[in-house]
Amino acid sequence: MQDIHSDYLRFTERANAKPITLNANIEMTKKEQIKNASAKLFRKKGFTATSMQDIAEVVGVKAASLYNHIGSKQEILKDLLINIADAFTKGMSDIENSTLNAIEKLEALIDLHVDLTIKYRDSIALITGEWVHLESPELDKYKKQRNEYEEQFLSILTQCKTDGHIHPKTDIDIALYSILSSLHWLYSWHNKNKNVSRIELAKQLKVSLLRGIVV
Amino acid sequence: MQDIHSDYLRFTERANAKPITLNANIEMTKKEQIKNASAKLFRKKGFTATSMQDIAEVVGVKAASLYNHIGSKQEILKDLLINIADAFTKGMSDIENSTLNAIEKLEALIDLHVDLTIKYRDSIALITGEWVHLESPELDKYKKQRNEYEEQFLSILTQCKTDGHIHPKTDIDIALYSILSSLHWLYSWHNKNKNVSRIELAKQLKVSLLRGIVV
DNA sequence: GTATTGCACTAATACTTGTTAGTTTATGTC
DNA sequence: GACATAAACTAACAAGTATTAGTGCAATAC
Repeated sequence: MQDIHSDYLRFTERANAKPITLNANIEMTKKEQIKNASAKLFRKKGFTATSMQDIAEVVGVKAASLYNHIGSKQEILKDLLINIADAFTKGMSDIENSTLNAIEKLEALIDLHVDLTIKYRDSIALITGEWVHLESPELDKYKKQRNEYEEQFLSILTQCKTDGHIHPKTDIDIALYSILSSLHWLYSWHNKNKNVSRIELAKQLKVSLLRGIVV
Repeated sequence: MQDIHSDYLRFTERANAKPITLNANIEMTKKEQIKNASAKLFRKKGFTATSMQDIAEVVGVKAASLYNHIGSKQEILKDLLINIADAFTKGMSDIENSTLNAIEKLEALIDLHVDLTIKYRDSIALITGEWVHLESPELDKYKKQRNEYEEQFLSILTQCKTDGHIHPKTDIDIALYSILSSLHWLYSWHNKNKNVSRIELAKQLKVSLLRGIVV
């Protein structure tokens, strides 16, 4: 379990031009390589347990050389987390401003989580635990953003209830966190056994999380 | 969010007799105090980011003095994790050996998670992330125990399906991890806003996770 | 061809880490 | 009161931490 480390970013060539071309489709600057490697390591060992040497080793460079590309270890974490936090905020905003009805918005949120989980394979893992290692102004910003996201999620859930699409006896708060937990943890199991397609995964989750599995 | 640290184990008296009596009901040996403080800190900052000094400070002692009671930092983590892993294994075994039908077993599992989450407030948080810092023989033992637990959970789910209580189109694996994610993350939100009773919480979860919230 | 830049290197920094050794202090037992 | 024991303390350890400074090389720009 969780012993995933495809090392598509491990190579030894000297970085001459700024963007290295691995093949026609994959271009990565050293900074991107560092962030990628860090995400993978932070996910596997945690932020604190990951040393700059660990990161450097994966990138194929000495630890001190990393500082030619990044400001600090903390900055890497910050960049990674802000990136996905913004992706979620943007996705939520698009859904809110759409013309979908409340239930459709709920389903769109599930799609959003599935898409971002696949897109940000590694760094998305950080939102479940490693964000606590953010330092001051960013930590507060992150927490604020996260709270807003949850409130907007709750608001859509509430709308569903007032529309009569959710059973009146349902505790909306419990439902919210129950759903969010599943969605946050998606990354840890979404390709564990078999490989389900993005579409099928989202479809199944809509059933499990919304319609219920018991007949 | 998650800024929970009621410090009911912070005090300054000298430990004279082995079990310190705080009041009529709460007795704790120094070792238990250390494990309690550690669980709280590991939960808040993570295993690696928590120093022996941090723990010592909460217990009210110098870091070196901790070693009069425990063998190592790693041993603390090991003790905490084995403790809850065993509790889950025991609970699962009781349920499997019961005469309940498959759906009732599923509901009993939800009760189990709710009960253990409340009972082991802090150390239960470790099962979502900090277990990766276990070292060799225990790490393998822990992973094995966890896998077995998930397989048994899956087996009950499968029984529900063959009994015709779960819609045939439902992907059992996705349902399993979706449910397990919610249950594992319970600790992080179960008393976030309002204080719901154990009974009501379990009841609501059974609806959210099994029957579905959307009508 | 010279200047400039990008980037990796070595070496050193100032700390912090978990843990051990050795000593002192206080209590409970006979 | 003497003794054993439990458990605190101080001091020191070896190793590892993120980060900075300074150096050298190789490609690019002019």
